Amino acid sequence: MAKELPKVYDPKEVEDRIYKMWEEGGYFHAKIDPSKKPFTIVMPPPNVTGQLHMGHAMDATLQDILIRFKRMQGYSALWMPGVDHAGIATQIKVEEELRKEGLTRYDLGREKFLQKVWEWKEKYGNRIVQQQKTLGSSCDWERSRFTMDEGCSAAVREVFVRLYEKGLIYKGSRIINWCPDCVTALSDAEVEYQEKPGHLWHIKYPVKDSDEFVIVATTRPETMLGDSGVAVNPKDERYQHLIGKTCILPLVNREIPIVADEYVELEFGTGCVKMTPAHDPNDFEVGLRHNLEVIRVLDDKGVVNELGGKYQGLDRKAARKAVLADLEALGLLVKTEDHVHNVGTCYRCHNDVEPLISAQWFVKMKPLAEEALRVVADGETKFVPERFTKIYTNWMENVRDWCISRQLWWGHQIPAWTCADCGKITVSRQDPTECEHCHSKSITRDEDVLDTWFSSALWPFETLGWPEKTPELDYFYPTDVLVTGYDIIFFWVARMIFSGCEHTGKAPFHTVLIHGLVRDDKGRKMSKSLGNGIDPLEMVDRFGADALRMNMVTGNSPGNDMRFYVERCESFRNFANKIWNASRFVLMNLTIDKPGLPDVSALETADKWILSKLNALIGEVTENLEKYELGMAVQKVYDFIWDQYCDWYIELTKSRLYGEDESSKTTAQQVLVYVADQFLRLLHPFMPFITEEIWQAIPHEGESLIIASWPTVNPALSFPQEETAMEKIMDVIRAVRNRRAEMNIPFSKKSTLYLVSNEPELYKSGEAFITKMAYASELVLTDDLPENHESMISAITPDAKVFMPVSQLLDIEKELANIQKELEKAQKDLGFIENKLNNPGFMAKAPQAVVEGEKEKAEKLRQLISQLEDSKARLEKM
RNA sequence: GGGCGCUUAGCUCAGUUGGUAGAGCAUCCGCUUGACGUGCGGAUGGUCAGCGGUUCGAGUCCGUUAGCGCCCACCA
Repeated sequence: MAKELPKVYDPKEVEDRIYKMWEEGGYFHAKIDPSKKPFTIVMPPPNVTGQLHMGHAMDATLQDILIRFKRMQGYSALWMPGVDHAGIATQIKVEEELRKEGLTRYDLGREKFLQKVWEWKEKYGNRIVQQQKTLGSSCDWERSRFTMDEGCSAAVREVFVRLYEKGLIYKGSRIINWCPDCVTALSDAEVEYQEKPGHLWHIKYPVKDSDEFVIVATTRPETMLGDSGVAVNPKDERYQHLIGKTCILPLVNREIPIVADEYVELEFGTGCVKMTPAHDPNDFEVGLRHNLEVIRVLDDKGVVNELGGKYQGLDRKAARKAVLADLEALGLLVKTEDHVHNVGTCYRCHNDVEPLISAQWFVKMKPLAEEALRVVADGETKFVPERFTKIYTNWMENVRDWCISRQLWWGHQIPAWTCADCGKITVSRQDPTECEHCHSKSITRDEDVLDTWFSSALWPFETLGWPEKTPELDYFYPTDVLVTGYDIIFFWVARMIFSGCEHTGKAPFHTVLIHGLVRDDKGRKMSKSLGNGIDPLEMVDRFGADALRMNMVTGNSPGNDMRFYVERCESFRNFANKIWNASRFVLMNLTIDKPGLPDVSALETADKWILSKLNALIGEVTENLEKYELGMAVQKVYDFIWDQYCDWYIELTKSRLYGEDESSKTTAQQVLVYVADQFLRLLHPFMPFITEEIWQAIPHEGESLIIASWPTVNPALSFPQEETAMEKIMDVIRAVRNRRAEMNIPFSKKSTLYLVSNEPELYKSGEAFITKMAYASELVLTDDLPENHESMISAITPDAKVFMPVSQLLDIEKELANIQKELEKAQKDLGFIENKLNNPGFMAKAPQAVVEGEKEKAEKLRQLISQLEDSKARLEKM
């Protein structure tokens, strides 16, 4: 049944076909099956408008590996996919589209605008799903969800109402982070701080009824329009006499009090701080303590409002210039210092965030944080790598109330109605028709929508049907592993944990697997503005999805950033091609059509060796995967396939496959197929496409590799003795090859090999291999040195000496130098070990096995040295 | 100010219970070896950032210093 496969593996030809086959087979769909254990991963939902980038590729690869592994292990493995409505991002995108037509969202009005966004969502929402499929992601697409679908919306509403009723959601006027460009409030997590060079301006405020001044220092002079006080430290001797007096706010001519507050640092600046309670969180706190007026002078777009007097209408930058110019003209600007400070910027648009007072909705975090901290402290939820536990804990312990309202249109509108008559708020699961307090009909719904992360926080259970008690929720929840980058631990992971605890009474997953960021080859973050992003789809196109996946999971350690090298994709493409050709070889020489091993008695040394190696591999890879050491797991499979199976086992079978012994031939074929079948299974989670394609081509049982069972260690196929024997034979082959390579002897020059050892029967069993792979014209096994061995080239292993009579090709000086080098190395090594053995401490305290091992090593080295010395002496005579 | 990570071969990085260091790429030598030149066989290359400690023994554990990077807090 020899099959003809092309010489080069072509992923393009294979991947779409295989993916379709999986989809049509329904293998991605996880059924509720009481006879199986569930294993669940919820996918971090990408933005509806998003394009697949390397971060997604990383996420998807890790999750797919775990899901495929568990599916093969017999779990009902659910990978729950979906997309996120991504409030700001999506709204901005649609607004940009509108702008091309010269329109704003206000021109359309809320209803029409939302209609537009939904159209946009229908148009582009599926794009990223298609892109994910090219990576081979085995998601249960039938269950795919959208954060604004009916179910999720119901869950969001339920959660909002519950938290409100428990007093954990409230509306209040607080200093929040406001982005004047996105025109919305942001949560603390959405602010990114950047060190920026700025200035510290020193401004004179005249003290009322006095010739004195106080000098305040500020980095944001325009906010002085909203100043309602000046604060000094109560212990500051310089200003004791001014406490309780008032000063005249320049430009505005408002009388503002001078108050004493511990908040002010004595050493920084002048020791006097202008107080702008409406535009600074600290000033707001101080203001509360001293009853300072709250005067908000910037509007939602960052433009000075009517309280800013003559500066009204200027945006914040222009206002700063104007204020400084006027102060200068009045001689009130006494000093301008360079000053580097941290400026909060919007994570979306990267413009400076303006802290300002605003009425917003908040989630009271302290009570929710308690359980979220406990489940992690008690190990019910573990972070991998472990170090992220501390980051999470630290954040959760210091968490402040979460500002959840956004002044957007695209999102879950807050289910709160304010009464025009009594002014009270009605929050309800059903849209109310009247105020629940005074029954007035004049109620209006809050315009704001919820932070996108408010719905994402419910993702692990809302996607399974919560708040309904669905069978899915019962079976698949809590989920198992959550995979994501460290950059969204606060945004998402933390919020899912407290939400899961609060609403379902259970932590939403037992493991959080954190990965790092994918950077470019210079270590820079991939970004649109830098134009240094590498498109995963292009990599799939050029090298195949399997190669890209391998790149994602190797070459870095968990939780650390990785640099993306295109060359690495290339090397994994080569690996794919290597496996392809190995299987091509197997298929070309195949006369059997059923899988299965022969009786153990039929197995030869080489067979037992590879089977034994395979057994060890299965154990290690499984263990690595259970511990989320994906990179290590796949490295071992890679090495096994390339170094053991291809470089050795295939070569070892050739003489049998081309030989006359039919039984040996069949055995070799059976083992070749068996081992291939097993390593294809081990590799499948990592390189799903090529493994499936090959598996379908070789004799196999079952309909698809994706649902084939995961290999398990089989003690009956462990052969330590044959493993050792084979290694000894391989040592001889390597030694001869090394020696020949050192002397540049071409393969075509064959020679008689005299092999001297005290286990001639062992080497006899490997005669065919040694002859072929060590380029022998003839192999002579002896237990005594051959005649004229002095004139031969020697290759030495710990257990054997090989002599080759090719003196005519020998460069004696080069050979002597080689031997001298080896001798020195051996002597150095021996010295090291002898030191150990002469060390009474070592002899007394090291475990017996280690001591024995060292003694053996020393003995081997002594033998090697004496052999080398012999060779040296011989050569010197020549 | 607090915390974390990194520093290992020319480059990028592995190295999980402490037992004289590995991979990929690059470099050099050789090879039309009946699967594969996207290949085969070899080779070169490392005082594992510095210092101190624990230990019979440290890349691996502890302390400390330096450089780089990140996160959190934020003195206007």
